[in-house]
Amino acid sequence: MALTARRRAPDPRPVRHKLPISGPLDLEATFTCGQAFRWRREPGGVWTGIVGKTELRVLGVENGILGLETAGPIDAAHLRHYFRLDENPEGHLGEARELRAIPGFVPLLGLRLLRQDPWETLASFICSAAANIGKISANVEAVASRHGEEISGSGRRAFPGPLAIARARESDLRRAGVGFRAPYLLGTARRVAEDPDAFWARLRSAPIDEARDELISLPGVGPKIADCALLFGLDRLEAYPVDRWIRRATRELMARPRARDEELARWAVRLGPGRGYLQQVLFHLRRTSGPFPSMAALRRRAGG
DNA sequence: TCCTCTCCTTGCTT
DNA sequence: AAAGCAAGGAGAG
Repeated sequence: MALTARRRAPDPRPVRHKLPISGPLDLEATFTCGQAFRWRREPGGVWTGIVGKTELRVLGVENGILGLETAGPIDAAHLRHYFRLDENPEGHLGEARELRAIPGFVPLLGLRLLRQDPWETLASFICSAAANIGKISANVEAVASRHGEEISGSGRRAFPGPLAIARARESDLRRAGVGFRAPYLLGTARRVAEDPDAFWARLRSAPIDEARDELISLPGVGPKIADCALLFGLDRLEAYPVDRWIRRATRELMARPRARDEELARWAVRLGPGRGYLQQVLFHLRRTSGPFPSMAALRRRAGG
């Protein structure tokens, strides 16, 4: 029994998917904007990523069809859900039509907010403190390669669950390059691992403020990382994470250079229930281009 | 209670 | 080559 169980099964044949997309899809922006940390571009232009216990290969977008292949246990419905293929991002613009007047904004509506695993999202963003996207990616990859499960047919590993990280030593995590965030990641893993299902179920059913407070009670999790977990991992598009870029961007839009974070969040409510989605577009745009005009100037520019 | 400041790893950039 | 910098948070004062 042990012998047959130990023998590795032959790699399943990859399954090709061709999935229709509602609205635009910009793979580059989606994978490099800093929401997810396990996507890589291969020399041929194919994007490879680890989602759950599977490796995905995204071949490209053609005539509104997303082409990808995977040998893992993931079906078309799951893929549509992950890439949010049935939602046109334009729908999240809501009342905030003025944003379209920001140079470069409209093309970035092809940025898809991915529906990611909440634990992987929380753990990844704990690693984001005083780091950059490249370093976060390296840390997440290293933690996975040390503590994650094998993926058949892939050289990479799945991101480890809270229990697997809870059983690690702080020194292991430090060796993965996590640095001073190691005790935070370990402490949060131990709290979540007590009863992960109940923990996430509680957060999903709670009002957003309560869910946010519970996340903030975890070590290494403050307002910003809590909002990232809510937005990227728990599908709460009202969460508006304020990091140093969004702080700048929102202050510029408000035309109030000294506004505090609490005021930014309150102001952002006017961007509508999809403001978290817009936050990601604004974040990416502000990072890759210059300062924003004020909202008042945008309104004039739009001819309103 | 609410600021403000410093420290915390690491590695790449200037 | 030393300093700056990067999707922050915790603790002190």
